[in-house]
Amino acid sequence: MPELPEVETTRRGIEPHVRGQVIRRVIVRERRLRWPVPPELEQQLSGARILAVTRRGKYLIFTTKKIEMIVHLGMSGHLRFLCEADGAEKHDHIDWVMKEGIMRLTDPRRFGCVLLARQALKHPLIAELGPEPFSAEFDTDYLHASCRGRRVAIKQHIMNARIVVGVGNIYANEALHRAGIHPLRAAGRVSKQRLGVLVTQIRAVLDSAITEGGTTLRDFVRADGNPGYFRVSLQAYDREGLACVRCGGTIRRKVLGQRATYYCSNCQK
DNA sequence: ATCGGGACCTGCTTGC
DNA sequence: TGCAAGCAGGTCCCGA
Repeated sequence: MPELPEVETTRRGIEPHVRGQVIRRVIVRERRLRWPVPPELEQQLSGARILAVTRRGKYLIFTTKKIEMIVHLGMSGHLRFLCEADGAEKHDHIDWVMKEGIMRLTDPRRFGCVLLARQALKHPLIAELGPEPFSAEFDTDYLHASCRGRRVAIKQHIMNARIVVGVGNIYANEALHRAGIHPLRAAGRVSKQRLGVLVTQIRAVLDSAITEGGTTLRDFVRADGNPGYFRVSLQAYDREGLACVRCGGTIRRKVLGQRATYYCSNCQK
């Protein structure tokens, strides 16, 4: 499932199909997502025109005149736009039926969510998020200040959405590897200069992943339903026991905060 | 205030 | 071959 590049790839795939379109009706087959799908979803969105599809962190926001819809894809969710109706399969939970086709949410694990809000950016899940990684606000000074005195591992720090949004497990591993920073190092014990490198590498790895259409792991499917063929070259993630491409050392795997953590014990300090 | 761990789910891979 | 355990891209919430 989606990290930020996959969510952005989804947004870009969906948006040209749905922007300006009127939702004729909404079909909810399964309301038990991470939070229950609001009972008023169908009524609130039927007849509404989608004015914009934007993204904040890993949340997609669909704006209509009266209300906004928030969609998070969780671990296993994806959104597709189908030009023709076909039979819904087991985990196809929601359809938004429009004149030119159907937008469909599929999510086997049901960790995703679909919510409504007057103003999505003021919704409690979104209002407290940290800056976007590509924003001017997320710079060396900001990251340095946020790390000050913190004993939490730097990897967990950059995966904390209150610090910066959009850095999931894969890209946290990759950015730290590229920056030569050990993932278990205390956030407060990384020099400002190296945090500057980390800012650069977080942006670089996310940017190249977006350019390449999202990382394809097991089941990422782009908005057009095709698998993302453009697997970004991962240098640390899922490479336990293999040689480090930077120094020839061996990539190790450890569990940190219940997440698989890959690093080179030789060149990541 | 910060943290670690559990919780929410299904499906695929691995190992006995 | 069959079955159970282990693992997966997220993140909220609770208790220490």
